[in-house]
Amino acid sequence: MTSKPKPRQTRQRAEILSALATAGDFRSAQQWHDVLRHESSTVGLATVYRALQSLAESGEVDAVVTDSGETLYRRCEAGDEHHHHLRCRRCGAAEEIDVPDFEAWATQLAATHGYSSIDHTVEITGLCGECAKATN
Amino acid sequence: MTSKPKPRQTRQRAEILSALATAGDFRSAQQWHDVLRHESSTVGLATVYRALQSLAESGEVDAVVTDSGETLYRRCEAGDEHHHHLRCRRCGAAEEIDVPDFEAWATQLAATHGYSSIDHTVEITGLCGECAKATN
DNA sequence: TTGGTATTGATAATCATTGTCAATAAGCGG
DNA sequence: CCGCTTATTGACAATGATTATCAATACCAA
Repeated sequence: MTSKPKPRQTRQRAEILSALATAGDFRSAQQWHDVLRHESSTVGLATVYRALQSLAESGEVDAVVTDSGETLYRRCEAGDEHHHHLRCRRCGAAEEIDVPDFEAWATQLAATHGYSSIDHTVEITGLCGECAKATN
Repeated sequence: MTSKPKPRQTRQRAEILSALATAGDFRSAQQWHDVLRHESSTVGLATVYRALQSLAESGEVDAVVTDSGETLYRRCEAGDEHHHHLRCRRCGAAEEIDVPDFEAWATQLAATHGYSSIDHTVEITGLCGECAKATN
């Protein structure tokens, strides 16, 4: 295996993890950086990007890419179990959802097409109750 | 309805549509622009971006956003029926697939969470036969 | 404590995409 | 067929998110 060494435990990483733990919604790296700054942290923007990126790789946080290409991060609630999201495209609220049998189905389907090493993305977006009203 | 006026029929749009019709795989706006240039077309890059964007909005072409935030376009094979893709993350090959009952399921699930105006993204990626070998 | 090495952070660099705006061309009315 | 109004075009600047640079700094194993 070519697993990465091991991240060092630094003040900034701790602060970032802490911020992630406090708010449970999806936010961009820049937004998390703002949050930290408001909490009088001095973490650099680049560091936030790097930390979120590495946390996402190791599966410690969820990452989704919006239609406009922005990457949003949020703490991962379900242990290390794979899951998906139902997200409000207006306010950003998100709920983790369960997609029964999707994994198995996807793997099998892919196999019939000769594909392997399957990965997938299932994102469901809509308007939450609040925003549906506001949009009227 | 606030439907857009109606796109004018221009030489550049025709050329772009033509290129789309020739190759059936997913390519970025820049790549399509290159294709056109090689065919001695003089279309501008911005024009390609605009055309693909508008075609995607009207559902005449498929658009997917990669993990790195790039938007890829390709001609839409299935009439105006909604569909999904199985894509090779290495060579970009893609096949349209069918996700039985997913639509209905998604809509219902969303409703139970108070969400409306549901939209969704289902992308399955893997390694196609060719690339699986090459990666060994 | 100390040295080797990750990590940090300010800033410059990338890169896809969008905005600008004068020049051009669709397509309608006559 | 002929203007005319207005969408479209294209060269280029501008944006905005993300990544690279690189010297200074902080982990942490010995």
